[in-house]
Amino acid sequence: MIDPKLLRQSTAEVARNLARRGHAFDATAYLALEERRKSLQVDTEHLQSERNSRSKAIGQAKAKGEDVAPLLAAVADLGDRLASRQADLQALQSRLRDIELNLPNLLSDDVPDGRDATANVEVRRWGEPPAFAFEPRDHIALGESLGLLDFDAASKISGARFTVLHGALARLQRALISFMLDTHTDEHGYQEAYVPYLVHDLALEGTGQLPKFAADLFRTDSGTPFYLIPTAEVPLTNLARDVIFEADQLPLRYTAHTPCFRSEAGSYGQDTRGMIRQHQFEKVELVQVVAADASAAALEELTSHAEKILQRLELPYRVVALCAGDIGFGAAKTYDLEVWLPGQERYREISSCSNCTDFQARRMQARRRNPQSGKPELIHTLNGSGVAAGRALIAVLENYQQADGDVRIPAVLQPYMGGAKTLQG
RNA sequence: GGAGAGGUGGCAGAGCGGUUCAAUGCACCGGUCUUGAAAACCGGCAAGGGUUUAUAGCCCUUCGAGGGUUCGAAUCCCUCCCUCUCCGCCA
Repeated sequence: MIDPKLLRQSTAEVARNLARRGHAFDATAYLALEERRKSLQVDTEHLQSERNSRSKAIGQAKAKGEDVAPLLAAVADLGDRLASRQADLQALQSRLRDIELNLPNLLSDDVPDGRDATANVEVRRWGEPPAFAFEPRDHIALGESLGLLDFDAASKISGARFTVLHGALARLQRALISFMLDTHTDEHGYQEAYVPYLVHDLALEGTGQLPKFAADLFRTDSGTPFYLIPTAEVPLTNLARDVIFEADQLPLRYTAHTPCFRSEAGSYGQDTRGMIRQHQFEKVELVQVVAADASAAALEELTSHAEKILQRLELPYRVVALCAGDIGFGAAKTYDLEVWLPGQERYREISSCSNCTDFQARRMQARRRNPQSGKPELIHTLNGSGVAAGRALIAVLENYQQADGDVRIPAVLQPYMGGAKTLQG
């Protein structure tokens, strides 16, 4: 959520920032509502104050044994007047909040202009796409010919956009996850967490998936509905909900492996083949909770932590700064990591690292105590995949394939694979 | 799933319709005293929102959540949530 004070005081500026994303914000309509809210709220609180003081006087008069009938008469219509004002105010406030909850975060000044992914800016590359002496195959052909990847079985059980992994390939995914978690906890200072995969709507509102993106989520139809997490960012970031941290408790760094569930509504026809875009996939997530003035540096650092995984796996990748039109709802600035996929002969997203500034913190009242003023102030939250395990699995298959159809196992994963050097072992 | 108990400020804990615009204690912060510390004493000590140049004042809201009764609700009524104990079931 954007600071409502900023929204009403610097409306034009905010609108200009949002316009960079292609988001049209009707500043005039908003300000009109806001003006009514102001007078209505001042009015309502006035009446509340009057009711309080009159009720108090009645109490005091009663204690002295005086006749309170005239006092009661004087206050007779106050309740009704107050109730109607309060109802109007509440309706207006919920309209304003609805608008505010549907506004994306303000973009950081250094986000490049552009309407879509084609305008994203490559920041750097690492590694060289491997040169094959044969025609490289994609992960589908590789996995199926090895007998380790089974889309038919998955569709029998659950339909499209699911995968069954067998044997060494299932283990390879587990190896990737363990390797990532170990690296982040042992070397990057993250604390591993195990978190719920089913969450309340409040948690999703806190990170920004709700109310706007309900269609992307799976919801249970149990009594009080749960949502399946679309990313571990949701439970991890919500660890800071309603907390006032002491300055020395920050930064907080959490990592977790979880499955992620996405309805992929609206992506029909995209990546329907293979395991690029699934309803269920595994991911290792990184989340940081930091003081406001530390978030810009933290984004660079968090991104480097995700990069480190690809470097250790010796997978060629590039870092891309997302442009204004391609950046996510809650992010002020985002770097995507794109890994080279020989089967597609292109770089594909494998990690997305974002600085959400105070956007999520405001929604979930995540604060720290300012050591100078002693006052609570909003913290900043960051998240990034470190990295998506399913896509890392694809990248390993395609980049490590050999002429005979076998797949070598990256050196850092071999200890997790019982020492095996190839997928066939 | 069954039965019971309970949810009050950082913690403990009182209050059960107006004298509590939440007592008291602990913790914490400042001060006095002291060579220093402790003790003792004095003072301070929630969050959100509104108004405002203001993190100054003033006002509103918040005693698990939501609704209701009332001039007035932490206190009465209804619904829900959560925690704990015992029983049952279960990885």
